[in-house]
Amino acid sequence: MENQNKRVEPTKAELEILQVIWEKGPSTVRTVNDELAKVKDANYSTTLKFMQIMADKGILKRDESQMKHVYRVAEEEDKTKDHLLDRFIDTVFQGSAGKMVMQLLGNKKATKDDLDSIRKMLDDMEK
Amino acid sequence: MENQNKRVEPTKAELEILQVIWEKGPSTVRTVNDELAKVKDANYSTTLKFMQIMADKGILKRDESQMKHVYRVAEEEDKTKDHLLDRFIDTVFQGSAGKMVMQLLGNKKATKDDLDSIRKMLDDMEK
DNA sequence: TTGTTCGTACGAAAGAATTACTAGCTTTGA
DNA sequence: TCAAAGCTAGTAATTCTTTCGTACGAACAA
Repeated sequence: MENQNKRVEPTKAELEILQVIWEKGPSTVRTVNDELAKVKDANYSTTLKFMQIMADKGILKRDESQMKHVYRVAEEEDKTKDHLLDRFIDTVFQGSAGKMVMQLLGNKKATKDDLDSIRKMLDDMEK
Repeated sequence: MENQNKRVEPTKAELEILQVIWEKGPSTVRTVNDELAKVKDANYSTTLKFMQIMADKGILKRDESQMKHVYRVAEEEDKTKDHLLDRFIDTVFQGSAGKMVMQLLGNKKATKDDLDSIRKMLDDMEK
């Protein structure tokens, strides 16, 4: 049953699944579960349940034409990440992206490569 | 009763409270609740409960010498934010701070001021 | 064809997080 | 001094999240 009248907000566990689908593209439960199993203790039934819930929430859409249902994201990866980033910046950095980056740069969290690409990105934007 | 043997990981509601204490410094429940009330529907009893839980978790410490207990953070603001940032980057951007900033810059989320201060920060770091 | 494997659906329960009521003690002001 | 107001603690209901067992149909191989 569709239940698309509430917030999107994927939970922690749902995010793990999204990660896989973002990387692999539309996938079956089996694929996602195998992938998760590489990283943590994953139970097929649990993964299935989550994906069903996510489909119900509208986070995922699924193709049921085959026996092995194929799930894909309902919203573009970038858009979802924007949302998440937004929320995060709101909750932790009072809505200031600048503050967040400060924090990031201020504490050796970013690698040299990160810094370089950030600078390049900034340069590109100036044009 | 202290219960400092688990994860820290403040929840969403706890984070709202942390925000207030970060900004105002050590505070009573009353202060925090009043502050929250400016932004959302806040119930004193609920706020109290959360702060008690946070003290129990070890996220906050409290001075009980007065009737109006004063709560303060148990860990430096920066350190906590580093943690949160870390987790967030892990969950959403596969651990790459660079990717996150890309996303940020790529989507008009950052203001002109943000960009300027980021660049300045980068410049400072080069030295 | 028939048993094994693989897939979905359903259901339930354990765990967290959120919310709020109430009791009972302390402070304060009339 | 006594009632009103403020504060903490304890309890509990509720909702959200996570986890997994079981049933049952479909595919497949011997």
